[in-house]
Amino acid sequence: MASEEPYEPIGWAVARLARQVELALATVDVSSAQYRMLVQLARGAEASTSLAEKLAVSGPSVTAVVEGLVQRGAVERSRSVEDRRQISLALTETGCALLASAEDAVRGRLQSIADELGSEPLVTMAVASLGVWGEALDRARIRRQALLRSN
Amino acid sequence: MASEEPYEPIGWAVARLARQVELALATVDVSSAQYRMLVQLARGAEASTSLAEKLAVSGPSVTAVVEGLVQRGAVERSRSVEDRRQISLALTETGCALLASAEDAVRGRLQSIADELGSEPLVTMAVASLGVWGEALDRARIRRQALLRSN
DNA sequence: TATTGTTATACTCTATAACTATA
DNA sequence: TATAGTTATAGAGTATAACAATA
Repeated sequence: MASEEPYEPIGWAVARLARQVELALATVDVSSAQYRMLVQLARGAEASTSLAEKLAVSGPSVTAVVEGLVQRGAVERSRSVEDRRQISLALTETGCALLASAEDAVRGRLQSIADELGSEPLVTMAVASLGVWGEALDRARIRRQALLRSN
Repeated sequence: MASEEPYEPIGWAVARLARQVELALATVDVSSAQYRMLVQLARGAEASTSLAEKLAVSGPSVTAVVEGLVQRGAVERSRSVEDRRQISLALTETGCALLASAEDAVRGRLQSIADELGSEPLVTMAVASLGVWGEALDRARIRRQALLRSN
């Protein structure tokens, strides 16, 4: 499929796709880091440490990204009553709406790129493959987490 | 495929994959932006404006990223003789070696994530789909460029 | 005048190290 | 002591606006 290409690195498509996602998100004034945080929080409220592990970033990074979202009214902080060190982070209604518009922007951009493939089955396969990669990422994270705990 | 998932945004996998690529690249001290630049330059020397268009970033971003690579000896600048405003940017041997090690790191990480899928045909499909997306990105960029020129 | 590339400047994301509060 | 989260600080990528050199 890529036999006539001079160079076909496996990460090339990922790196460029990520840039396109970044550009799409910029149209609704959301960064990639904010987008990842919004999606994760949409799956349920969580504490900072847990988010850092799931998003594969440092604790201070979580603080910085969350702070921006809190100031926009997209995320709410609330101290846990059992363990007063923990702070639960949750999406607000504003945050849900922001995520929805971000998702629209990303979906539109990725779909229009995929549509360039012309062949409808190929387009469907390409879009579906992202779901497959998502599944692989979930499993890889779970395995990583298990390894950490066994050490 | 994702029917039991509470939320399955299309850009979610791209955003997380990009973070994994970023982490893989960090092991060889290369940033995502540097990686994109190295791959593009591996396909042939180019001028700054052309790179900015192909990588979908601003002119000053190209300058900044190239500057880091020049200081590492990975890229060489040379003024064009015909049009003395233009500066040709080319990969050095050091740059080729750096790209090769970056590519190894990314390939290893993505392969180990894909391997979590278990089923060999599924793994092969997932990896191949990245090539398909690469093709779609190429076509989308060409169309975008054509639109700009017709305006 | 238009184009090529850089400089000036500012903002965000990222990390590590050090700190506070709580357990 | 150990853990959760933040603050302090620094480095990189990104952008826009303004500039220099060349066409």
